[in-house]
Amino acid sequence: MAIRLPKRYLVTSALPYANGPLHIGHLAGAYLSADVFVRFLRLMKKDVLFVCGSDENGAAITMRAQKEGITPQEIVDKYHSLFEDTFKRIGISFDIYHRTSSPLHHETSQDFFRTLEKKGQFVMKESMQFYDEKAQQFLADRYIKGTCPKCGYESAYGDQCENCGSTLNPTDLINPKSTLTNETPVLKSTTHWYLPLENHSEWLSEWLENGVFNGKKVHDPAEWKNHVLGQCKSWIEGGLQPRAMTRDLDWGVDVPQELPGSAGKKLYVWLDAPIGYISATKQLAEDRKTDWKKYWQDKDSALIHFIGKDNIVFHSIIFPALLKAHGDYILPDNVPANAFMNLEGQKISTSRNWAIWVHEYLDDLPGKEDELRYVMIKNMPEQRDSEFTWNNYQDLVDNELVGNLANFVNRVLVLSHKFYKGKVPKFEEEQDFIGSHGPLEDSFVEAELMDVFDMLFEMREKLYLYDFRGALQQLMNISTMGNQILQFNEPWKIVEDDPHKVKAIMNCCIQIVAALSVAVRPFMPFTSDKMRDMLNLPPIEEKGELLKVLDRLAEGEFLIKPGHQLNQPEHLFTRISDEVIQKQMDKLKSNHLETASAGTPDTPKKSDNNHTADTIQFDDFAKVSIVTGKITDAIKVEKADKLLRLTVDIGSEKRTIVSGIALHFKPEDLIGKDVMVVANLAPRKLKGIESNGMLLTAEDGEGRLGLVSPPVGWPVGSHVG
RNA sequence: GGCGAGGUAGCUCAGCUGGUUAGAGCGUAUGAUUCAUAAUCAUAAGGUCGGGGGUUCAAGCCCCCCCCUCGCUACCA
Repeated sequence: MAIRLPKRYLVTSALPYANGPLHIGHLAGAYLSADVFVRFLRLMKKDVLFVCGSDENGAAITMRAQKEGITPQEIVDKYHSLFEDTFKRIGISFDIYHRTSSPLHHETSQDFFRTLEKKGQFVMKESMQFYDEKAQQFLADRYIKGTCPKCGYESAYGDQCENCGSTLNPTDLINPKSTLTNETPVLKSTTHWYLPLENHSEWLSEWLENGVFNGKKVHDPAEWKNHVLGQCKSWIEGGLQPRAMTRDLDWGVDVPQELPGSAGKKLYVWLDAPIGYISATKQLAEDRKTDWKKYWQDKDSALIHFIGKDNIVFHSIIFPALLKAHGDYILPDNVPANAFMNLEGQKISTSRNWAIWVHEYLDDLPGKEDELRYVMIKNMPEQRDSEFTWNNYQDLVDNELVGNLANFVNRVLVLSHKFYKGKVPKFEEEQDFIGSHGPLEDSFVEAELMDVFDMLFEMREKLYLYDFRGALQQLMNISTMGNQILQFNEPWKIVEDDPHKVKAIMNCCIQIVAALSVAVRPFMPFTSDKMRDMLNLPPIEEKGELLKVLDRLAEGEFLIKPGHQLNQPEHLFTRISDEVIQKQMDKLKSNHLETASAGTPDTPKKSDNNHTADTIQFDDFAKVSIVTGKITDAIKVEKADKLLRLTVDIGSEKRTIVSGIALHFKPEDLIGKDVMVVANLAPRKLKGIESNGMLLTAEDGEGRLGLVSPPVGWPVGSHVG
């Protein structure tokens, strides 16, 4: 595949939300991939900026602050410094790590908003939102709690039920309450700025599918990942909707105050957050006295967003639409979204505390940054969800890092010290030995180094195409090749009889180690430093060193000159003991259990006040007519997963009842079953079928459903009281 | 139910616009080796490419139907 090489790059990683620590899923999704890519570009002497920052606005932060009894600012300060520190420790090499609470960011996003407003890119729309009269403010989705209409969980949020995971609208909640005052909120009309996305769908699909924007080819869709394009197409074909770009919030970036109607309104997080990339770049340019605009507004720049798959549409549809609406900006060249990384067979979950927290890993396993990086990259969810297990971590470290890479480096250095007191040997050019292709034909140092060149070139190609796993494999192949040369020639056996040959072999291997010290850099920067130190070479500064290595190899020049003095070797990696693995697995499980038993909504308990409702009077109960009945027919409702159409004999008549129990019962098993029916429930149409009544069921703590039945043999039509 | 992404060796995954005996890493078995952190190297075993139809001289790759997994989405008074 032809690789396009833009003049300069602006690389972004998704802004982490300042509401909880970073786990390995974050790393695998958006940070390590970007870091590998950026370090690689620097090694190729590319002009590249790598920006990121904390996303510090939104209702979830205010709520957390309230819960912990501190200010939102304290919350974001806490996580911002934790993020910054964690990223630094694991070696994510941002050029700047900024934050969206900064004044510069507020200005930048307000300017952006003003421009769109001036250009008439918004439409104003009125809608009904919940309003807390006591607190005198509109309530963000998260500020409303109520009973989930789907599972009955009583503390569901207005946007999502944490018990059953369903996505909700605040108006779906039964018995909604404001979390500010515990009052019942009222619906009140409010006006917001909307981006009419539907007007953008035409050019968006042209741009996404063909890479053509304003009649010009701006990117190659073949380089985009399948699942990214797929999700975008699905969205566009489903019809884009106007999207509110402002919210009624109290923690965030103000809508420019000079605009009428702006009081109390904040910018929508998905407007504000991607602009965080811009403000971070501005800050960086200010610090370095350079020009931020050439990275954002020059056609020769490539904008690349590394994100997780949950952010795809925001970065490939909404943000591009905003950039286009503004008019001065370039569009992303690629959005290499990763899928999710599972952990020991389960989804990583912050609320269920099923996660490996990066800062805790760094505390528990100090000095093993590159081990984690290696395993994460090796299992990176590039095309589909992947899996992290501690046993796999142990295997990979022991077999690949210790066995292959560290071992090769170690044996080369040990032998060099044994044979030559650590001085790189001089050799005769025409001296042959067995090359890595096997003993069938003679090889020479130059030929072997050409092979190294080829492998590095291949690695380079894979990195340009975001194939990080493939590139890592290629790197390890070089180490394997080194081991082969040693194994085939057995220099330790022939050093007495054939010193000339051994000099050629050892020189070759030392050159390979030198090449590795550079090539390993994007993936394992700490290891690169260690290797450079052992080789007694200056550390890699990521200023075109890989390009230089490629040039030298192509020209047949040495990476380390004969006569150079090497330092004493140390082990690059050590094996991971079973105890360490066991300890981590225990920790994972006990954290999870603690969280579960601490009463988080993950596991609703049977005996708690979970199922208590407000007290009612007898008269209220008397209004309900419950009768016994028998199911005479049960058919699955077409085009509905959960609905069954039941015919129930209640003595006086046969009723049609539509019930959402298809996931729990097979229709044929239900026929003939005795049940209890609410007979006087108002009729309701479901999927076009009128349902007259409701079946009584009981649900246990694991979500299983059972029919409530009268005593065996009881006649149908009996009144239940 | 709709849409999207997947289902390829025990495990984790590659397989470009269809083209010779389907690949890699790890694991397993056997052998070689001992410079090296019991590391390394070689060889081998192991696949009905989810299932069934079809198009084609030729299909893992294209078309149709079905099954399974993941994500989004609709219905659960």
